Amino acid sequence: MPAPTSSPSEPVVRAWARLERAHRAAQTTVEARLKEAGLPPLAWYDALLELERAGPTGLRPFELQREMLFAQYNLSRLIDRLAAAGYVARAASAEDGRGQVLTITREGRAIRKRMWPTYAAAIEEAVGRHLSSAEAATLADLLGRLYSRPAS
Amino acid sequence: MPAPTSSPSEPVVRAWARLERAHRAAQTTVEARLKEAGLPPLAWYDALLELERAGPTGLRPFELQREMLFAQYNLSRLIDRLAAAGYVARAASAEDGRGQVLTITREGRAIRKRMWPTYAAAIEEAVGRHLSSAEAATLADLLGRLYSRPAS
DNA sequence: TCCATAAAGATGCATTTGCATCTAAATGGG
DNA sequence: CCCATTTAGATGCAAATGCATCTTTATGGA
Repeated sequence: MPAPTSSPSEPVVRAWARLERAHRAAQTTVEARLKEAGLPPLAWYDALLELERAGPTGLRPFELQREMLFAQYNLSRLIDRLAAAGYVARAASAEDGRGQVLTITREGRAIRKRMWPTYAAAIEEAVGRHLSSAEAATLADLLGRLYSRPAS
Repeated sequence: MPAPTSSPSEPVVRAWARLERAHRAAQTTVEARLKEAGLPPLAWYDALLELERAGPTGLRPFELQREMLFAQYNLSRLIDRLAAAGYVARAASAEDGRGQVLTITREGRAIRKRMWPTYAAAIEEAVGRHLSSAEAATLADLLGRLYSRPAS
């Protein structure tokens, strides 16, 4: 009988270790390029993009939270900052007296658009440069598996 | 002639977006499991593992920094905490008057070992469960490309 | 040898994150 | 209808991170 194999296989442990390192490296590059260009941080872009995609209906904070996998209290404060900057508008929800609806403002759309060239170049530098398109597609596929529900 | 294609290909952008999400999801799981078990955070494990691998020679802070891809000031303070907890010993470097040599203590080895079962289970939950060994190996390979020097 | 420059670490201060908890509104039995 | 429970979101306080800068020692010419 086989020895009680340690739960994660060796390739799994390696994948996790490299996920940490690769993410840190890429994130550092992207944040640095944005800052060099005098632009807001990455999280702002991500939030604004989700809100822009959501269209005029907007999103509830808890929906945005799920999209971004952000902690509730962190999202709450991220929205504070975005609203203070005038990039996001908060309105009371019509159907839920506890809640709000977030929409992106014209300025929000503008800044997101203005961030893109720098952000795009940083993505290319941090990721694209190292992989073919096919490899990137494979990587995206495998990473997507990590946060969608397990086959269960 | 082709339109001036935006620098990162669509699969590259997707890969980056998923790298963010997948990492956040996995990291959240791992940190939560460690905390539930009353164990130190992930970064402590990583640092202790590197120091343990380095053996009795130890590591210079800047070497550890490169291994972990940690910012200098963050590493400096991580070491403070590890030293305060008695898990790492700092000694003046013999060859470099500016520097130190870090070694893991007996207690450091013990806590790292004690963290492993919980950490391993969390890795399995966050990563292993979603992928076959072959897929994990492919993922590890692709991620590794992101932080080793580009083909140049 | 001297000096300008670079490298190793540390640190004060501002911002962000994490944690626990709180308020207010919704929901679902009984 | 009432009350216990859940859900949406905010917030005070502690810890960690980011930034700029500082000190000290090494290094490499002229």
